[in-house]
Amino acid sequence: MEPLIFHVDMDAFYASVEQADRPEYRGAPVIIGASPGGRGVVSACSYEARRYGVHSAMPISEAYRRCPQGVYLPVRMERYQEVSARIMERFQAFSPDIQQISVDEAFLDMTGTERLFGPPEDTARRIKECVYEETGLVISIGIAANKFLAKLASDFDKPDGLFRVRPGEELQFLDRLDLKDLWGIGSKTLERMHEYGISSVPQLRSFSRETLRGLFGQAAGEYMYSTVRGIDPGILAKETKSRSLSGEHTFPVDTRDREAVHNVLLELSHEVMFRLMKEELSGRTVVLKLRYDDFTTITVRNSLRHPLGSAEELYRVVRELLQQKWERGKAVRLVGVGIHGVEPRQSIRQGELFADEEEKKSKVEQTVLSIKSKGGKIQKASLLRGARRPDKASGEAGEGDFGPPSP
DNA sequence: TCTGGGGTCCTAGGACCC
DNA sequence: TCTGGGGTCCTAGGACCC
Repeated sequence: MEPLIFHVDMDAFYASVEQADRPEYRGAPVIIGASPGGRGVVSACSYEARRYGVHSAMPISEAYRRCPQGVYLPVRMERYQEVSARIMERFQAFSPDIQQISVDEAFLDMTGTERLFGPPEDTARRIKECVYEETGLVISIGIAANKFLAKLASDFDKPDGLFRVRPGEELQFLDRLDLKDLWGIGSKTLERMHEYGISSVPQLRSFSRETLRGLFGQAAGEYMYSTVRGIDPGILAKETKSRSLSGEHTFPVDTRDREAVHNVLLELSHEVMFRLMKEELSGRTVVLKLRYDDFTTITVRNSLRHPLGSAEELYRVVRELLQQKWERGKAVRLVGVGIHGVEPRQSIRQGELFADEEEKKSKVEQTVLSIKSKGGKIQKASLLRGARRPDKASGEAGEGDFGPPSP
């Protein structure tokens, strides 16, 4: 049986949810992301905002310059997840095999549904109507024989798109795309391709597998060789299990204050460890990330003999790593704490898990976690004591929209 | 223009072992 | 003096995606 895959992609998802929730924002250039006075970027924006040249990942300051009359809103991830879950539930009426790949995207394996539902295009139209009725949101659907092509197809006709790559028309379709449209080819690779004089899909296709591997590396070369021939490289096929967890913080003003860095690291250590415990995971590789004022970014890591037992332990290791890298007088822009090599807790034999001390701390923290998740407020005494967080003084973004940026 | 935060996967070199 | 090959683990950095 011919495989039949739908890729469903919500258009300008965050902005559309805000516009659906707040009718007064409909038709307005809505820009979701950091506060316009701050150092963040645009997470998402409405099509109205795109007309001003605003796009996601753009520094928020630049967005404000281009579109000062825009409606600037903070990210409400929980709300988007809620809406997303409702949409995903609706998909279940159409396919038993749904693979959600992000908050606003999913693959539906529709293989063998034609006898039940009729032509794929009609089914796609019904899915679009169904989502619109449920949420008032507009989506795009791409149809093809594999995931890679279906994803490109949904992008091809956005917004409110419906596009099918018919069997036999794969290469024709690919040849209409720009190299930058191919999933997995980013700005750096594009730059290198131009250096080699490659500027179109057919040109890229003319290179042998060996040449591509030589030019771009084994994996990337192989990937390009496949995709450009309409063969799914399989990158989206496997369900990925979580392998790392991290948290990071950008200071509103670069800091040389080691105490301030320690305080953020303490907070991040707890945050990351809580998430790890909540998902009943553990890991043994601790990574500290530092970004300096000139944007150079370094990481240092330490793989422990045992899986991490507590946030205290994590913080201790992170501090040791900072000790290794700390340079007096060098201003720090961002710090991050990560845990890699993450595995389910049950797969770790309890007996050899922790030294007694760590086990005790772990239990205390588990208790704190359970209170926290019931809505209680507990803070580490050390956090309250050493409350030297100059950056937090200006206040975190709360509910509602941001005011105008301070001059 | 002045660049978030959360991830995944790949590469390359070194250490160590058989 | 010239010097293997494979495997695994670790580290640091980089590209890319949403």
